[in-house]
Amino acid sequence: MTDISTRPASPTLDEVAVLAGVSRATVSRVVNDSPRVSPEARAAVHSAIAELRYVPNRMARSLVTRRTDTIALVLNEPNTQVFSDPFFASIVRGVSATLADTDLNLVLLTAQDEREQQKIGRYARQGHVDGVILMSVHSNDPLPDILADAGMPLVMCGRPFDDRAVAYVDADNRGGAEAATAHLIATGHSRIATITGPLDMIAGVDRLAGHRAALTAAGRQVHPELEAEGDFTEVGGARAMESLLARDPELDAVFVASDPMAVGALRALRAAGRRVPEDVAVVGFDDAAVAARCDPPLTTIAQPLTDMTPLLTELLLRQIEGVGEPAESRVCHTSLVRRASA
Amino acid sequence: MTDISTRPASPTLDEVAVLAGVSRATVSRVVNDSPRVSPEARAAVHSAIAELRYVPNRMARSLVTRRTDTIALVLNEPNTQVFSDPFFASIVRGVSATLADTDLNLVLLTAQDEREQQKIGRYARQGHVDGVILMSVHSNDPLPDILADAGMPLVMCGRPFDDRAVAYVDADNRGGAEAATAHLIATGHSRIATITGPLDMIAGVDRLAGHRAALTAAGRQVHPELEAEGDFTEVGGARAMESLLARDPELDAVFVASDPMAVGALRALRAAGRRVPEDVAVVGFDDAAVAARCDPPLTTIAQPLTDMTPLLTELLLRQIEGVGEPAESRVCHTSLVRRASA
DNA sequence: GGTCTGTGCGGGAGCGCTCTCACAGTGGCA
DNA sequence: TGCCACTGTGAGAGCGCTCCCGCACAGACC
Repeated sequence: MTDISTRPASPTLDEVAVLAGVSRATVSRVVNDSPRVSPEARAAVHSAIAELRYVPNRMARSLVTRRTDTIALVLNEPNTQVFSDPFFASIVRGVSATLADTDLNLVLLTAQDEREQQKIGRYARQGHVDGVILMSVHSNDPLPDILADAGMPLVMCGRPFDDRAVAYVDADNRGGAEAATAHLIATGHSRIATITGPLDMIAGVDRLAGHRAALTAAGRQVHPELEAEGDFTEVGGARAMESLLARDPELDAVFVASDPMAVGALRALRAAGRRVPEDVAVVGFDDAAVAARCDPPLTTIAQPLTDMTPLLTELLLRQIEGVGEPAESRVCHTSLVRRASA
Repeated sequence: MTDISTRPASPTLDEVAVLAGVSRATVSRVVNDSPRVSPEARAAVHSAIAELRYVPNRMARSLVTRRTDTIALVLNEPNTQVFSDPFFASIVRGVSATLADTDLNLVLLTAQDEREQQKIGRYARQGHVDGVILMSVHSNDPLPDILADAGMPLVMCGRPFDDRAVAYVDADNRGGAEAATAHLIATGHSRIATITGPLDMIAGVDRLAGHRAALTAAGRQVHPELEAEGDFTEVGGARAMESLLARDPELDAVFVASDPMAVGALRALRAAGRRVPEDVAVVGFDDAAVAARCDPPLTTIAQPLTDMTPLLTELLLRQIEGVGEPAESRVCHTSLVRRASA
């Protein structure tokens, strides 16, 4: 079979070496910035590279170095709505910016279902990436196990469900939620509801726990009918708010476990004729950009994303470099941002 | 230097071959589903693979096959807001679903600025991917040229600015916009404004052209003061609407070049005390999920995303397989979806 | 019995790179 | 002058895989 390919065969190290009149080893040294090369040889190699438009073949290099200089950020999310959550965009942007100055590449991988998670697991195990940052993990996801079993460097954004020894970076969800509800209590509200995140996600669970802890600490009762589960989307938040209102029309405050859901809740409250904050006070969680510009501006819990994203990459790189060191984790402080809604 | 790595060395083809009592070649045949293997040998290899938990090293394979079985979807977008546009989520989800049944992997690459585009260009040229789908191209982006020059199989989502020979899939933006404004004319509106997309993007340019064409076809004048440039975001849409209202308080209709912007425009109109559609009729573009649930439900132009995403991958795969064939392109029809806003 | 086709399998080269090692050349120092 | 470091360089092995080629053997056919 003759090769009728019209795609230009890319030049190899050898061709560069021949053109520059040096050995392959020297070209390799120049490409990898080794100091032990004479200025003349370096110049000759550089001009040969330019002339041939040489680009190193990463597959060949990776085969010997066992490194791809690529890390994966996995968005593990069946719900398309959530995919456009500003929280994700911020993390992606932050990690990407952190890596911009390095020669590391970032690839995003998305999984809608378990099958796609398996596929991503295979992709990682086949050696395409040096490490993985895992976002939006649900309780039954197989991916953390697949990756951990394969010995793949891994950092989770959000702590794992069980107390496994995996590195993670998380916001203090429990503390933040506690502060939110404590604020609602301190400002004199008596019937405080909550719209939780999905309870198969640790952020959902922890924020609910914080809310309950604040109630308990203040000597209040925890009322199950004042808790509605949302899904971190605006639509889900609106739906949960309607359901809470139906169950207890007298409620006078609500802690909503994410800003997109809070926007939905605000909409539902307006539709139900409630004024915010006069009739019902609302506190969100995230301090997303939307929080400042919704009506009324949303009191919310700020997640320290500017701390979290560099940490995420730092912990991962440390694992990739210092193989065998124990995985480290970090929890970042949250803070209450007071605006008009509560 | 002794290797103190604790990461388990992954087993190789050779080890599988030894354990199964066959040659490397036979293991390779089994792994690649070649029919010329006896059932006994196949079974032996399979059990050896299972026992060793063997995963083929893709770098080694790619080195010889010149294939990575990975394609990249590049989101080329400086504006983080736009990153959470539902349109992107739909494309990503669609392409991902199309590839789910194949053994092709999909990676998402994002570029916020030109430097990151260069980095992506390098990533692609180094041989990490077999082909690229490029989204959200702005007029000065260097990436299309970098990729095309490197002979990388490429399909653009949205036609290119110049009439270069690059494959693309696009919606009929001009026709859709024309239909939108024609609808506004037909329903008796006289002062029809438009909020355009970014005019450094072809979708922005084409939709504006369609709007103007509809006005001209109806014998109307094109008024520059009734055109405001948005950025495809909700915030940008609201801002553009305010500016239009300030310039011409009497306007009675507006064609908004994307649904997120239309949501912003709706908000601005409400804030300005205008009723929709009684005072001002609004038509959007996209038929995003949000269009059906905003208040009032949005009349909009549907993009045939379910046609477009399979086409995107199909055209790319055809380029990857049939090297040297001329690049093919497609334009998909749009349709008016009538709801309450116009 | 001899030749031929077909099937299953293994040997071995080679994909493009890195990296160890050896070697020639230079200069410093006793 | 002799010895030792040190520096720049090249030869060559080898990373894990695929794939071409050739061999052994089985069965079909003259």
